Amino acid sequence: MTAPIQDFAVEQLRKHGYKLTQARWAVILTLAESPSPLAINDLYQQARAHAPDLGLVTVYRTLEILDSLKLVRPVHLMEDYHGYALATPGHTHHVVCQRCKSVVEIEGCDISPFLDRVREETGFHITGHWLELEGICPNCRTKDSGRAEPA
Amino acid sequence: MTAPIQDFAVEQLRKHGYKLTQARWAVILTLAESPSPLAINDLYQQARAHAPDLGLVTVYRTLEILDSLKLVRPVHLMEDYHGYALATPGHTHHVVCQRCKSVVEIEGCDISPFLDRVREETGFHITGHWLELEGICPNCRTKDSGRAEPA
DNA sequence: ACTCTAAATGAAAAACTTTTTCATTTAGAT
DNA sequence: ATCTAAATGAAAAAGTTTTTCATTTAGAGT
Ligand SMILES: [Mn+2]
Ligand SMILES: [Mn+2]
Ligand SMILES: [Zn+2]
Ligand SMILES: [Zn+2]
Repeated sequence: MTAPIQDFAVEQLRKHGYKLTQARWAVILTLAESPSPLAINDLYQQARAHAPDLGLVTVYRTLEILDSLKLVRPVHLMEDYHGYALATPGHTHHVVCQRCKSVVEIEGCDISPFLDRVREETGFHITGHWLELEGICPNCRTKDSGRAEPA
Repeated sequence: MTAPIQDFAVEQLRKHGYKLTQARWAVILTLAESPSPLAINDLYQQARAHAPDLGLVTVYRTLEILDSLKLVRPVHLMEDYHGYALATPGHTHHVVCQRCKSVVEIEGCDISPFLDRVREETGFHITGHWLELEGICPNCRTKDSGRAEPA
């Protein structure tokens, strides 16, 4: 069994000399518990369940730190949906369910044939990419059992 | 020789019953002329060269229409860079130069081996993706000849 | 070319989001 | 238990986006 993702985030936070405060724990836990990426305001609302007098500013500040440590990643989709999801460090991607917005992290990727083609056609030296996948999760697919709204 | 991209945008605009106004033309031309994706405010500033009393609201409204017609596409990169680039319709991607921010549109893509793997591992039915590439353009690569700032 | 009218515009205000400032609180080292 | 730098929340400021509305304009009809 793998350690829960929130433990890793907490460990990294400490390792970089940040204090583990109530507010930060509430934000991390909320992200870890969320099946789907959260927009800042939703994250704020939900995190207040864990830390009732949390301030919105602190959510911004915490996200900034988590982002700088690569513990969280912004998720953009074609629609206006735009949120943050906890992520393990290194190169990963996310698939988001169109219907229920649940998100799954994908480790690694191989799109080199495509990258090679781009390199040839454009002459660009490719240094990085950003890839988001959209689909229907198994749950939503089997029947109408998926939630219509992100949890 | 292929028709300039702004002509296509204008044609589509008309085809959908929108008027071709000075303001819209200024916005489209500015996007077409720009070597790099433009954030709303930059687009506004630059477009005023073509239509001096253009209002910022109109830029928002025009972008909304262009977006609904898929004539423009938002470009997100890992950095905070975030702008709009004119795009031909259909499935395309963009490579943006890290250094000078110039953008090139890529038609088509084949990342199916990766998509197959994701399908197997997650059980998601993949319906779409969003992919941005980042790199160094030939110009910036050859020497220090590239501009440091987006033009 | 002139007229007409629905569509589009820009200015201003309102609504919303993000950042800054600062007095108070807290984590965690000693 | 004490201490202190780091972190917090409230409030204000700055920035962004949307709404409203009186005026202008594109372009169809004549
Ligand atoms: Mn990848
Ligand atoms: Mn593609
Ligand atoms: Zn689902
Ligand atoms: Zn370049």
